[in-house]
Amino acid sequence: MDVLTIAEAAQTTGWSARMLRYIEHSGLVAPRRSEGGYRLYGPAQVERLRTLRDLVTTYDIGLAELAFMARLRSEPEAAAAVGEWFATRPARPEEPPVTDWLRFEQEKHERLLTHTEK
Amino acid sequence: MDVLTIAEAAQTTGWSARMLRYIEHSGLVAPRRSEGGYRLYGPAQVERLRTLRDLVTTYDIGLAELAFMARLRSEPEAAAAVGEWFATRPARPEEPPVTDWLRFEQEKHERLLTHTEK
DNA sequence: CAGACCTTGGCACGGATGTGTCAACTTGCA
DNA sequence: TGCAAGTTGACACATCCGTGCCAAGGTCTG
Repeated sequence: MDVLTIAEAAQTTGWSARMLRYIEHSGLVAPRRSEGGYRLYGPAQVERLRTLRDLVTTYDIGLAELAFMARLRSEPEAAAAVGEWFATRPARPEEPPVTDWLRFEQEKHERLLTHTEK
Repeated sequence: MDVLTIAEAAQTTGWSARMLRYIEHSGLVAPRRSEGGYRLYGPAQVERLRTLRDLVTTYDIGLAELAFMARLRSEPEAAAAVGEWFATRPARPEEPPVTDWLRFEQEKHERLLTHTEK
């Protein structure tokens, strides 16, 4: 029974069934379907829905923004263009040399890596 | 005379003055100000506005989405969380190998982030 | 100093987001 | 076979996004 129906998935993830459908609609988490068309959420999707909830609530990020990120992931060209735009800083003379574009959490990783082992 | 007033900047960038204010409001391109409070757009800002226009029109990206990207750039923690979410794949077997798009995250590192503390 | 231009603030408006709810119908299971 | 539970589709609504436009009042410059 690790295949949940929409109501069950809603229950354990904190979303409403309505939102689960909406989330699927926006392409963020899509469940499998039964023969008859019922949505079947597996453990992976459930986990994904939970983390999505955390992400959205703790950082106050909209589903639309995440959908946009997803889009960038599937459109490298657009992603590159965006990255370029941000990398090209306002041309302030004495600014540090454009730290290789969108690697946001880099510093964090470096810090982590200095004392963590995989 | 490479310091333009808002109407002039609007003229050469293709935006309307109204939108220039809006763009500033959303934190994407902010001009200097004169003593009296007039917006003064330098060549850098103008260029930025032009490329912004290209970006927005050719890829049909909203200013809000770009503002979101900007936010991620200034909030590494949120960026890391988002990156992690996307890096953690839906565990669907038949998905294409996520073309290492923007190197938002590296699969090797995400595991670390999952359970490490600052 | 006058008139052109700018500033902020607000009203308006169509379209998108995020959510709920109801209706009409189809599936799944005891 | 019946009824609980799922499905899609649509209506509703508050709030944002992207824009335009207008008003009341400062700023700039010939």
